[in-house]
Amino acid sequence: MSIAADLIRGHTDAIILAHLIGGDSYGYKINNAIKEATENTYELKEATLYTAFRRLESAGCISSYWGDGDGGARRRYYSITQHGIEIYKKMVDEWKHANKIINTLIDTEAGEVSDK
Amino acid sequence: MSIAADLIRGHTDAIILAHLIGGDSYGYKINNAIKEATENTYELKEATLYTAFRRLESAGCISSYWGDGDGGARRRYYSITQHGIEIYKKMVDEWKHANKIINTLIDTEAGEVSDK
DNA sequence: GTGATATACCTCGCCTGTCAAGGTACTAAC
DNA sequence: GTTAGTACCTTGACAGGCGAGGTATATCAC
Repeated sequence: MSIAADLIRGHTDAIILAHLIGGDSYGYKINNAIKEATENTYELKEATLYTAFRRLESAGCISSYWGDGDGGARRRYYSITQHGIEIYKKMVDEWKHANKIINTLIDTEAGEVSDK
Repeated sequence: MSIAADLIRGHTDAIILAHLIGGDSYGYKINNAIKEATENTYELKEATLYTAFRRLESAGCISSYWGDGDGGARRRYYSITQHGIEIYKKMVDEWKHANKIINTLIDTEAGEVSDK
């Protein structure tokens, strides 16, 4: 089943940056990589993806250049910038923190229910 | 530091339901409990909280009744319904799934960076 | 040649959750 | 009588996600 959009909301940027740290890539490919990595349980919608590229580029986290698609449409490649790498690291830290908080507020309390 | 809102976004309902499983409670108290549980690193904003109550009530996940606050303003108490409990369980499962996906897409890939 | 399919990009406009800002009302203490 | 704490609520704006729609190129089948 697909994952509720709001659960991933706010992580889109980090997911994209994570991919770009592994090397330059382009939208279509990143999207497919995500689908594969999650065994088709999650995919970024195109509109979401391209919106995120705009956002990240105007924030100076990534830069882009046109490449030619071999045997297909032209591709716009994206590179992560130094600034993007720093932002990415912060995002990972924030995610770890948020993760802990949510687990505290959801799982732990669910566990405490049993004695009630 | 406070946690970016969007990272928690979509979990508000689950957090509230988790609290109510432990027994009836009211907005102000739930909010304080969250602050304490997270050692002041996270708090639901009032507007967010009350919006969530409306949402959950109209979805049949909770029901409410007025109680009198001893030594303060009147309180509106909330109870989780049977339906709410089921929804809550689903939310926890979804959270576990989302958690795994995000870790796959963020952390794992970050680990792969080192050889690049 | 034309139609289908795959690759690849993009934009518009709506929806939904968050939240700053503002408000109400009661009680206790000074 | 005014300050502080408890407790609730609404409005309006904002931002991210995404459905729906569109563009362009290349390949293969008919």
